[in-house]
Amino acid sequence: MTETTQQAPDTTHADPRGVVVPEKPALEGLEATWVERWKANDTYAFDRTQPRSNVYSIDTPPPTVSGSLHVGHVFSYTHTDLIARYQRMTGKSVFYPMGWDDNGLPTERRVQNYYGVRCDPSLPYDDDFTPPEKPDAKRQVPISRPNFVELCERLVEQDEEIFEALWRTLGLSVDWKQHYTTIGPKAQTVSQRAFLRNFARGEAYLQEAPTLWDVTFQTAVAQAELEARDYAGHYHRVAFHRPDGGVVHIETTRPELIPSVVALIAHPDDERYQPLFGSTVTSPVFGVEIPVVAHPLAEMDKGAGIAMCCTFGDLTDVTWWRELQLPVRTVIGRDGRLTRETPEWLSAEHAAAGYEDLKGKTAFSAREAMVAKLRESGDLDGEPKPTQRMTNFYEKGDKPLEIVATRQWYIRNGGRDAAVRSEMLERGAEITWIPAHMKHRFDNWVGGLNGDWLISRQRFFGIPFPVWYPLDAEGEPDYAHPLLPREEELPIDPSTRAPQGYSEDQRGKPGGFLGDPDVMDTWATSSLTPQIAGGWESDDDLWQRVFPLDLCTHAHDIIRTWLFSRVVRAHYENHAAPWTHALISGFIVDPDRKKMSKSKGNVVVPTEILDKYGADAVRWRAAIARPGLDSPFDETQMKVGRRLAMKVLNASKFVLGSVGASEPVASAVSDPIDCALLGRLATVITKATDAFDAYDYTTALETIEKSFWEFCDDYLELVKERAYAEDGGPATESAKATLALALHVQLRLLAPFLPYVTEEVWSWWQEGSVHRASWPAAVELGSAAAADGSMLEAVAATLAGIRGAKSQAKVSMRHQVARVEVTGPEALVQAARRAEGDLRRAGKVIGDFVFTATDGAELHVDAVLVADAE
RNA sequence: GGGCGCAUAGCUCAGCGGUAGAGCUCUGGUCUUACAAACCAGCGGUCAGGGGUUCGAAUCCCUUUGCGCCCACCA
Repeated sequence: MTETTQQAPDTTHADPRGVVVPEKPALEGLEATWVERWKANDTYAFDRTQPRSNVYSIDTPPPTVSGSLHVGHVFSYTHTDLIARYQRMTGKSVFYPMGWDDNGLPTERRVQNYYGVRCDPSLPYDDDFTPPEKPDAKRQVPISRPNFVELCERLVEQDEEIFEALWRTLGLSVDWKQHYTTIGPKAQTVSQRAFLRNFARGEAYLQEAPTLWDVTFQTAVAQAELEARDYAGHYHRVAFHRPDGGVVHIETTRPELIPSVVALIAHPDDERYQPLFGSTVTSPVFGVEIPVVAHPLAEMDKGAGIAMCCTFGDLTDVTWWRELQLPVRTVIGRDGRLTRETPEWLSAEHAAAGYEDLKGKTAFSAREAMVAKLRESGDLDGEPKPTQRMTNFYEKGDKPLEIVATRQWYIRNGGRDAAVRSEMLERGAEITWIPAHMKHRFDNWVGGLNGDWLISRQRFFGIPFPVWYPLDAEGEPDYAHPLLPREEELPIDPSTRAPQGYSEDQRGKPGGFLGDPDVMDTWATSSLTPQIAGGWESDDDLWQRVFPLDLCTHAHDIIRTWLFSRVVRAHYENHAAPWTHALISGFIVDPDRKKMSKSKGNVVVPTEILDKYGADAVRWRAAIARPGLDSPFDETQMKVGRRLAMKVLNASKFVLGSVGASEPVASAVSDPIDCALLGRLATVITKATDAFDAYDYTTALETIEKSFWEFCDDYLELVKERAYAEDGGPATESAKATLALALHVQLRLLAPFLPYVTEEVWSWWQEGSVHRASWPAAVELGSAAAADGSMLEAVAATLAGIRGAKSQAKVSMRHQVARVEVTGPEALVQAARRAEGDLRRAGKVIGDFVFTATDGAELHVDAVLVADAE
């Protein structure tokens, strides 16, 4: 991609008719050349004067710019582009924006590592802060939130340039003027506006409740961000003491939570524990009195059959706590450590002493300390038994999630409401899923929701909630009556702006106000990409022309996040599904069919394969991956795509050397085989068009490609002499017209897949961009479009027979043939006969060419070579 | 445990009711003046196993096995 192949005078021949064909066409440099020209000519500009009916609008996932793109992304974005280019050629004005997801935790993490800093919101802004020259991961410099946000913005800008360059090289026909970012002012306004409306309608609410909590990032996380992973632990069999001196054994993997036990729970039908229901036991080490109660969620055959309910060890604990109205005894804090102060229920002397050694310890160390204590008190029965179980992790975290009661913002998504849930399912059913079975993923996820969508995060680089809380006379916030801005004021940051009716000096004072300290999760913004890109509530003219969008494309892993969340937002805001079609890509897996991941070291870097094989080859490879199917990465396939691209250059050069700049004229086509070629091309056009209309780009490519190779291998060989004949008369004119027509059509058919070579060749003899040319129609081929293309098969079979004889005799294809006899069904033999002239020239047949109809089912070709005729 | 998908030539995949296909690999050959990073030709499969429906099944139904993905699973 470094050298360009501009048509230097010494390596090209300029046809007097205006055709400029390089002597030695090459793939290298095409990307650089055409990226620049497409940019300069605004080739992919969206025409916003077109009515909705003539617009094709696309929602693409804004990639996380602080992350890295892998080959799977490249393939999926290519799938979108194939459709975009096809639609553009059918005459649609294509709305194809690109966004960057630069908001949120991934950027914060990258900034921390890149600059060696961390955000400390308690620090004041330092206006001449410069980041350390050599970042030290172990000693990150604490900086203020505004300083931190500045660094985020700086780094994100660099990352976005790299991403844009990659997408341009890949040949995505994005209109870059429609670009947005998820942290930009447009996204802020849309996010805050939608949130305020959700709140006004009761769809968003603030609630204090047990929340899944990541102790590393110290933020709440949503159900959609969970990842269950194997996690090793030990079962500890622990004794609780009955008043009569007996013991009840429970089994737990988390003995460090014994200080937070609020009940022992067994199944109501469990005869072993029925006598205990209603009684109390005391906890080991601490001697806290604990009720024994019944609940149907307890499983008789799990562990000891009786469980300790802590606040909170898992989601079942939360259910028990809620349904049995148990008290909250929190010992794990937001930092994942046990509280440094002795909880009041452990204030008794004995209990407090027991807790002393656990104070401030991480869950892990507290567990060790607790086990030692249990051993000492004799309450540990036997040795801990190793076990392997699944535990929820934040997908970006590496410590198991804790459950902590916190105040968070939620949006109703059906997780707690059957009516809302069925509304969401109905929206999902309005969408055409490609492939259809991907709808199950959506239905499955919606059906399995266990709570509303938690959108607040206790982080820094994100869109703030446009909310303040009034402080009462004691300085306590009144969360039930938040103060809200007017929509015209958006975007606002409540940490720097005072609410209406207050002044900045009342911030944090009794009788004053408090800004909501949280930011929205990035999904709370990216769930609004149709609204952000489409000009919702800011550019109504645009919005009317693009919404609902026609297409969204992404891989199946984000159906539960991005896809579902956009359905939720569009349902509330626009009472519609956000798009009519969801085209779901599969994954690109490694050759062992394992998911590519950085930790496995099996990631293929997109820029490397683009450099090595060229964008057209990479796109070709992407296009043979059908929607929804995982596809193993295999470099040899990249070579096949490259070969096709090269073939387009060479075959085109050859064709144009014969036909020059003459415009294709269908009426000059007279020879039967020329008609047959065009007849076949007409069926290829129809088939490819039908396939594209059904979003089946792979079948479109297969059809077009097969026909193109046959065009090169058979048709070109057959007609080259006739086409190049100096005084061939109508036969030559027919061949030339056919070549020109076929090339003109095939370049356009291939253009969505191979935008670079097709554009390059187009530029040799046509005005404008092939990508703005019209998608081919059979009618362009004139009366020949109706011709029966099957004649070509008989002719090709005859040629193959002649070639086979030479191949078997191990002689050159130029070797002369003394006699050919073609036998078989009447129709096939006659078809071959009609191309006798071309077959003679292509096969170097100098003697008799005999055609005999027989009863045989297949065409049979007997060729006698000159040398062995004796 | 629930759901979804997949199983066809060594590999990657089409075909989805009418006598097994493509590309790659492999083998052999050819400098053929568009292309030797090319071209030509060839080898290669009882369509995972077992039942059933049908005149006929890779294709429809049932079932078994194996693989993959999503969800649930922290006592």
